Formats: sequence, structure tokens, C-alpha cells
Amino acid sequence: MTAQSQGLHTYVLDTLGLEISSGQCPPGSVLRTDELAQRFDVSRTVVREVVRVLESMHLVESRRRVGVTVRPAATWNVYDPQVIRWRLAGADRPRQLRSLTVLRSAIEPVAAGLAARHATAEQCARLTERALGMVATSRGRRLEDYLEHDIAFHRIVLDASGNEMFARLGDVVAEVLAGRTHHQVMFEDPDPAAVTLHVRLAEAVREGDPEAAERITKEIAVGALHELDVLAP
Amino acid sequence: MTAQSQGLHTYVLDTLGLEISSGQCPPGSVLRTDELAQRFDVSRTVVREVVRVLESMHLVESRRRVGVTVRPAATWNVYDPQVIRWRLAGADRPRQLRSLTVLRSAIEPVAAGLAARHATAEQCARLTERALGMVATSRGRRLEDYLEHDIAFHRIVLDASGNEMFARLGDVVAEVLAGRTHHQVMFEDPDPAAVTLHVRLAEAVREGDPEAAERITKEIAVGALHELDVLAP
DNA sequence: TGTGATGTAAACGTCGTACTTTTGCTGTCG
DNA sequence: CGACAGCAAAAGTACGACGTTTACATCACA
Repeated sequence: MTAQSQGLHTYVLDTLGLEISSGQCPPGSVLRTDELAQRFDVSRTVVREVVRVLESMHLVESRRRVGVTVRPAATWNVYDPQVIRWRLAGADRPRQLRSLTVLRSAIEPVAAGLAARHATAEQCARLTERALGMVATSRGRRLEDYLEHDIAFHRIVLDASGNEMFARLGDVVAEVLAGRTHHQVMFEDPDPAAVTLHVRLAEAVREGDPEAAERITKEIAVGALHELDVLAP
Repeated sequence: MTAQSQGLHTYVLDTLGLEISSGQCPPGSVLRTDELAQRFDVSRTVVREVVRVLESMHLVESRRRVGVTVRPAATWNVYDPQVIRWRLAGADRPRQLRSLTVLRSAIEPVAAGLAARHATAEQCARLTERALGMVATSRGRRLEDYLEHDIAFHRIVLDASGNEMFARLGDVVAEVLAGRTHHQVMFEDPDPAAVTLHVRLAEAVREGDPEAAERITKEIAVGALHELDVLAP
């Protein structure tokens, strides 16, 4: 109905994943493959594949004679970008945004420090470029353009850290930034202080100053958390 | 053949996942469902379900007329505990251990700081208990017992942070600690300094001192990284 | 009445086959 | 040499059958 460009499987998976992660199917509730097949008007084959994927994300558990039971949220693979997307689209976006922002506040400063040590000249150039892009789009309600630069900026930092686990968090950060921009009251232009901090971070990385990079990134994170406190209940 | 207690699906998934994540099937190589079905002597249904799961982990991509192609490692869901287990069991365990330890060094100090603020009395009690357990098992080649306390200790800290993303990293930490103990030259008893630091961390959390908790956890992380530098090339 | 063994049916697990759909490739024609 | 048409390979989907586990109810026996 919404985004079925890639086959039945994708549609059923997305629908079910969203329903489960939004709490619409509370933990403990059971789904039966036959019923699901009927409901989506697809074969049991497709349903089974979907269930297997949901199972690999620990969203559900399939047991004989019982059915497919929804697992408690504490067991979900909350680092799976798919799950993150579902949860950000669902009911408890605020809580989710806060959790993820705290995660960012832990990781990005360290990543920035490492980036200051390991960033290549090319990465430094792209970083500065993006920082300037943020400055250029920080006024005049150009939130979408600003967002693009912001995402790219943080992605470069995470990549430049040289740590694979950090690098792969780029998608998460992108989701957070996008979610923050789109689903929150953001009629205002970005905080000028944050923009300045990004410029200074690019400088610190370029100059190979890990301590400064880490400190500045912490300030950015604190600002983001504060913003969340103010705008979200 | 090895661990098929939970059905064909599990066995095929584990085997394929391990082969892919260990680089045995290099990125770009193609697998065909029919061939896999033949190779494992299972039906195409089972293979398809496995492929779907691997696809959800971004390990492979399935395209019509072309087959199931292995994706480059840069796209893998490296936060998926299953993937982590496969990679730790595979060829590049050293690199993986280092990545994960750096990740820990970023997250655990922040988590410990939060734990010092939010830990319940019961959590503090269990934490102290585990710290004492570590002391008790730190001498006399009782590595397995020590490991159990160590894992439980860090899990409690992550849980007590009150942040879901941190809490769900307990499995990762457990894998790292277990991998470090089992697959490295660890005929020696644990570093006494590390044991002391854990005791002091439990104290800091109990006394509600976030700064101390964060600082001590950083020291633990630095020690772990140093140990890795010394023991792994 | 309580407890344990037993049977049954419900749901998933697996299989085989047939058909559909997409799509890379190839070969021909202009 | 390039564009278009057709072919075939491989995944996608569907359906029906049977196997396997196991929760639950029933019944026998103490």
C-alpha cells in the first residue's frame, strides 16, 4: 500500500515490524501464520520468510503449537537500522530520540578525537566544506539543506575515526537528525552556537587536535540533549 | 552437523553466516539458492528463509536473474549480536576485538556515570556482590569463574544506566569479554589493578558519584585497550 | 480428590512442484 | 556500431501435503 516497490515480502515485513515496534501488538500477543497469510492475502511462504526476519531481530519468537509470539521490547535488536526506523516512526519517538541522542553523546566525542588523529586530507577538506555548508544554510528557513550538510558532516567524522563500529553508526545518526528536524517543532533556524561549534570541530580535526575535537563534540552533544529537554516533554 | 538442535534453518544460517563473515565468500561472489539447497540437502524453502535473514543483516543481496550476491563488509549490520558472534569466531577476531573494545571505551564510561545517578539499591548491591566475586576469583587460575562475574558486573552497569541502547550492549560486552578470555593467551590471572578498579567503580556507583564512576571506567577501558595492544599484534 | 500417564489436535517446520516475474544476455537487423 | 527484440536463467510466489513438536484436556489409578 505504501512502499511495495520491492515485492510482497517488503510490504508485509514493514507493516508487521511497524505494528510490533509501535506496541500495537503488545509483548506476549500471538500471531498465527495462517491468519497473517489471510490478512495480507499472501501465501504462507511469504509470511514465514517475514516471520524469520522478525525473529532474527528478536521482535518475535516462533514456537510450535503456540504461534508467533511478540517478545518484550527488552530483547529487541535496537541497533538494527530497520528497527530504529520503525520505532522512530511509531508512538514512542520521543523516548527513542532521547536514547539515541544519549548514545550519540557517548560515541561521537570519542569518534571525533580519533578522527582528529586519523582523518585524511581529503576527509578534512570534505568536513570543512560541510561545515561551511551548514553556515551558509543556517539562516532563512533552509532546514532541509542544513540537515543534509549536518548529516554528511557527522558521517564524515564517524568514518574518519577509523573504527568500523563508529562508522556504521552513521545511519543511526542520520535517522536521529532527520527525525529531529522533521518531527519536532523546528520552525526556527538552527542554533547559531551549534553551527559555530561544527566549524570549530572541523578546524580541530584539520589541525589534528584530539582533545579539542572531543571537547567541542561534547559541547555539541550537550546542546542537542538540552534542546531535546526543552522541546520534548 | 554441529549445532542443529533448533532445526535445519539454524544450521544453514549459522554455516552460511560464518562463511560469509569470515571472508570465505568474498564480497561480490554469488550463491544460487538451488545450489545451496543441494549443498545442504534441504529444500529451497529453507534456503530462501535463510537468505532473507542474511539479507536483513545486509550480508547479502538477492537479485533476480543474478543470484544471491555477498555484499561488501562496509554494509553489514555489525551491531547484530549474531554477526558479532560470527566475526569473533572467524578469521579477523583481533580486528573485531579491537573495534569492539574501542566502542566499549566510548560507551561504558558514560553508562557508568549514568548508573551512578540512577542505580537502584538492589542494583548497587548486586554490583558490589559481583565486584567481590571478581576479587575472590582473581587468583588461582579461576578464569571461568572470574569471567562470569566480570560479565555480570558490566551488564549491571549498562542496565543501571537507564538507557536502553546502553543496556542492549550487554550482549556485545559479554561476547568481547568471553572472546578475550577464551581465545587469547590468558594463562595468567587477571590484572590486579583491573580488579581493584572494578571494586572502586562499584563504590562510586553506590555512593552516587558520577564523575568518579566515569573516570574509573575510563581507566578500566584504557587498561583493556593496553592489554589488547600488548597481546594482539 | 489429586496426580500422573496418555492421547489428541493445533500450530509451526519441511518438502516438492508448478507457475510467474524480472532481467541480464545475446544475436539479429538496420 | 548501435538499438531493439527475444530468450533463458534465476529468484519470487503460490499451493498442497506431510512431519514434528507440544500445550492441553482427558482419563485411569491410587
